[in-house]
Amino acid sequence: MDAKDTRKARAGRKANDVKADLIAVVVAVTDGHPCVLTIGQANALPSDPFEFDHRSLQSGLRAWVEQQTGQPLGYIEQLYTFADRDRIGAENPQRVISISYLALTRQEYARDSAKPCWGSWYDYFPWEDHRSGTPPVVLDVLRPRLIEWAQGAPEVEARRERQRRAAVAFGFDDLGWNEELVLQRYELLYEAALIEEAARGGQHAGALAPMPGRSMVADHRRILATGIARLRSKIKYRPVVFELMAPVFTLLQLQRTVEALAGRLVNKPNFRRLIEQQELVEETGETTTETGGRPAKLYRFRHAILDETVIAGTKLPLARS
Amino acid sequence: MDAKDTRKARAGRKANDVKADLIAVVVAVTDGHPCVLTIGQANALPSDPFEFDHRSLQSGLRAWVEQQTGQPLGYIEQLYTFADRDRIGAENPQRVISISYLALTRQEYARDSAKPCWGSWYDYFPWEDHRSGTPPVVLDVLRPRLIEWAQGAPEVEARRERQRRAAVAFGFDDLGWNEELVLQRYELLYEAALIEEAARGGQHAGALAPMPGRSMVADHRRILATGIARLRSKIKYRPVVFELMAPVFTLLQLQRTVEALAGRLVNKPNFRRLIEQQELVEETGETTTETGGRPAKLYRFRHAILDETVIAGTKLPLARS
DNA sequence: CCCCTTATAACCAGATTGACTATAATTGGA
DNA sequence: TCCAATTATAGTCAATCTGGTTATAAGGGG
Repeated sequence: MDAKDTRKARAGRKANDVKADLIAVVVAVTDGHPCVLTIGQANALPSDPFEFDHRSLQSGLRAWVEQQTGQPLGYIEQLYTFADRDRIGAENPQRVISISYLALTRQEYARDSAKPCWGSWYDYFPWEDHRSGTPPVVLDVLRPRLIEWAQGAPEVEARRERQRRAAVAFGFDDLGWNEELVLQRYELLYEAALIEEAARGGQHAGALAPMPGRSMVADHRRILATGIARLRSKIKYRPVVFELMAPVFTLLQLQRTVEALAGRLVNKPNFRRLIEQQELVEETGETTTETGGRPAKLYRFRHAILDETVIAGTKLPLARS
Repeated sequence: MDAKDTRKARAGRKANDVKADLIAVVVAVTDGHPCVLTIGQANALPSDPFEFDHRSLQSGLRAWVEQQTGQPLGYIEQLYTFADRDRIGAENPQRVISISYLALTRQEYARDSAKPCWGSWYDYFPWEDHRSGTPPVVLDVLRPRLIEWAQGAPEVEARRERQRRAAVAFGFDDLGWNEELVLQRYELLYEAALIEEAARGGQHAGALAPMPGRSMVADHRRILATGIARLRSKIKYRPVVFELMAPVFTLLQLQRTVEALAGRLVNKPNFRRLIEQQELVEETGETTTETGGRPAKLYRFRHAILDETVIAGTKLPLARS
């Protein structure tokens, strides 16, 4: 396991070479719709083979997505690196590593209008939008099928286990909805074969009941789920929402964007208090009447805040001060 | 950018094949010392070329580290995938992708005692241990050198900017120490050429003053910094500390482990309250007198908690209930 | 038997949070 | 013009959480 040893060993076996792909989850929010950039028939995330001349992963992705969308990317973050391609047909003899990224931008139509398009991510995950209460698909479709799946386990213990997992993931039995469990929910549905992608292996090749949500190529929907989960978590402790906003905005517009991402409604007065006390925004002095009733103050993001207090803080009960 | 297109295109250019390495940050805590598993002259993290027959990255790493350390790994999490190897001499014509992982275990001597060894991570980052107050190296060595570095900027604006960055990262000017900024501090020191790794490029090849902290091969120290930062953040919202504890432990032992990781002291009564109200532990009924004074109750981790309330919760001010 | 050390319990004030109520300023229509 | 509807913004209040301190219990060693 010495560095020299491994280097020497590698030279002999070309078989261990791999392909590397970059896959991007590019997100924008337009009037209440959290949108994701897709290609093809809106069933694939944009991806690009990793080129040798990329100076780094991050910069390579940035340049490429900016060229694709004609829009500067505000924020990029690495999501996850996938290599277990068990779920895809193993027709490809060479191993592929997918390095996935989350990128935030504002929606703009791409130059090459032929290919890329924006679509609400709730088209792919209709069970994730709880802004108007629990969506019907959860109670009418998923719940009965998940109960059925749980009953299908051979042993009593396994049945209980499945039921508990479903209840936690979807908030059954008054456990409450947790909007961050996007990936857990997707994987649970996959395991229960309630997701179209799960049927591709050929095991469940028969004619099945229609499955909820628009499917995607390969494991792209899983990657999208990872991105949504990450973003829903991140907006709570980092001011990344502003990357999705226009330069000036009203507090309600900001709130609507957060709600679109979280898939839940938030309490208006408390949301305002939260934003103001964190000093994340400053008034522009202008107001807008385009919102309907009383004119709303316009705000802009205080970019200085990024330098000042880099991180929210602690949850450890530190000693002395 | 269609899936078929890229597949077709790839077939023609073998040049874009890459090597993939797995690199592991394996952590254990032994009586107050946060230890990391190293190889060589304790200057490299264990790494392994990614094999074709690994079923997945995670399982491959788990099997390999368990074989290396003779110890079951409790927890594994992907850290980051690095591909920008600018910092290393570009002698290698082929691109290498490093997929790094964080793994938690309890310390045990490896079977093959020749190679792997455990060392305190504060040997590599002496400025990160604030349990006995701000360490001397920060005030006596780093601060003057960082000020010097800041003054070395050509323009006034750049000087201010450097000073501010140093102050935020190290808590100068009463900004307060933030233990999570491990990576930012390392990269700042690297940029200021106060890190041995930064001098390897040959730019600063002259005889230099000794630099703080034990250095590592390639960018391994940067990866270790990433792992420490991730762990320091994670212990605050996920019960991962218990992966580092013996099956039964006293609350003070648990506290000392957290303190070792965070590099800071915590308030004892408040720490106890935090642990108890989260119902993370249960009493075994036993006590131990090995701790010195009054016998301490022994506790064990409630594994059931992992199923029950998967995630701490929200910071969004949600509406209604 | 006293002192020292560690463990455990109880307490209190200030800050934060969740939920609700009241008032202000527009637009659009009667 | 004036009223109703709509949206914005300010304020209140109790419950909870947090940081910190103090007091008491239970062992070991001189």
